[in-house]
Amino acid sequence: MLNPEDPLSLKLAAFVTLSSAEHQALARLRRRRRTFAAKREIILEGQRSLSAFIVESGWACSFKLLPEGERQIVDFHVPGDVLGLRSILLRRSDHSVEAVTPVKASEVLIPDLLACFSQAPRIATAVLWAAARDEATVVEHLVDLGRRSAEARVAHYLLELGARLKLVGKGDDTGFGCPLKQHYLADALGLSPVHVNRVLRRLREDGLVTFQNELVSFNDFERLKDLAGFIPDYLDQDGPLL
Amino acid sequence: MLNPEDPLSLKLAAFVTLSSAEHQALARLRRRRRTFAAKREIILEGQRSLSAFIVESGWACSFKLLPEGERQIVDFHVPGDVLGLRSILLRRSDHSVEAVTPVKASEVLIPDLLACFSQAPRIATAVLWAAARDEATVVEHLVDLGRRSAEARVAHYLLELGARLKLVGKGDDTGFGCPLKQHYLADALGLSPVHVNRVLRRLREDGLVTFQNELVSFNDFERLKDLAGFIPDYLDQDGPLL
DNA sequence: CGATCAGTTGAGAATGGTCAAATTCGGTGG
DNA sequence: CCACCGAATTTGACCATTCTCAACTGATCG
Repeated sequence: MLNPEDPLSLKLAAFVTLSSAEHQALARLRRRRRTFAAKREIILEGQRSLSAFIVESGWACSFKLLPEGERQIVDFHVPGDVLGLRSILLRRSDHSVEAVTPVKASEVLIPDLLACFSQAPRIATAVLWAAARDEATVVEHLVDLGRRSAEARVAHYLLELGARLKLVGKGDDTGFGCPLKQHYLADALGLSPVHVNRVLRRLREDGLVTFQNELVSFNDFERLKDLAGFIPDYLDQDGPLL
Repeated sequence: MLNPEDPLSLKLAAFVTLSSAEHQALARLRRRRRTFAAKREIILEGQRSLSAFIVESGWACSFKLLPEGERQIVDFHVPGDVLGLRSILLRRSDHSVEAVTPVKASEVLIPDLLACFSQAPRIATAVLWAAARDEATVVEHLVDLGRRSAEARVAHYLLELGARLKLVGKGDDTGFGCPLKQHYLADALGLSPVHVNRVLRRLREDGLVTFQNELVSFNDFERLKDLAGFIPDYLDQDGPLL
């Protein structure tokens, strides 16, 4: 039942063991496929939101723009992530989302999503659980920006991306595929692209991690975790809860 | 039915018009009163969470500690806020919460909370709405840390606190009561206490805002908003939705 | 073979941090 | 009432991290 063509089921399986009826309910949400070219907007800040999106393939990022044009990336989104949940309740999106790479996503009309949740409450719970974990990663990101030096910040962020991807089978302790350019990292970490470049060079020269050719390689996982103060409790998950 | 003794109902009233049965359901959640002295921990990071808390009076803050002892405050919590919702799903709290001033709070056992939600689904929706708004403020806070200068950061944060308190009737465009010490602001804004002090002095000398005697006074609201790039869309709420 | 975009490197400037020393202020005990 | 204590705030001097600007390299793609 589980296959990499259905990354959302794959992710939720960490939380609930889905019945075949539940698998079918999820499958019904995935009928309206859309594709977005790299750099295309998927959700616009301020937009009245009528649908959510399930990322099927590719990476996206959510961000806010400041009046003077700087941007702050709030999070990156990978296959299995659900976009636009918060704006269902707030009625309009408080941030924008754009495709980093070409993205395939399922567009889910809000009424269809709510119908799915009421027919299959365990799916609702599992999706809320995923949203809670996403929120925990945003909080950790906040700590990155507020209290970590540029080096620890970069190191911590790469470790966290790695840990998140590991959970969906797209990476391990040696590294992960990563389509991000340095300027995306800069916008996520509140640093200038130039400084990100210098920090990456230092981390590379110290034999800790390399960020090259769309590939992040952890060369000394332990020392890197140490430098970053990485304690991934907030991502831990001991297996299905329901 | 609405009275300042029940700040949660007051807040949720912005989202739903509560029936008297719903008021009673909420009242049943508020029977187990607890008090916390200033600086006492209310929730401990890593703690297996068995209950949530509704803040009845006083201010609290949620934060994370780094290995070297620095701390990053994630958010301040005022009467009407619900603490510990996320850890219901994650099973253990990913952050600590401590009382800033003496706090009175209602402890709500998770099963009681879930029972309330299933008996009164509109309350569940309204609480989720409040949680979504809290999350939006954390995101805005992330932007503060990532992309705003110290001055804009302090200005923006004070404006945001003011806007949040205005929504629950505890402030207006001229200012608000604020029990925070400068070092709390520093831990929230990722700045050193010394620098917070200097920035507050500059803002005061420029006639923009004063932060003294537990009182924040906006002396030039328009110019302050301009300096901060403050656009409070994410907090706007046009009246009851349900 | 330009053109463009990502990545690199250097030099100098700026923002914000650290350390240390007052000063103020609200209690508290005498 | 007054002296004293500790916590919070304020200020100065100096330092470090990170930014900005600018130039240059290298790859990719029509």
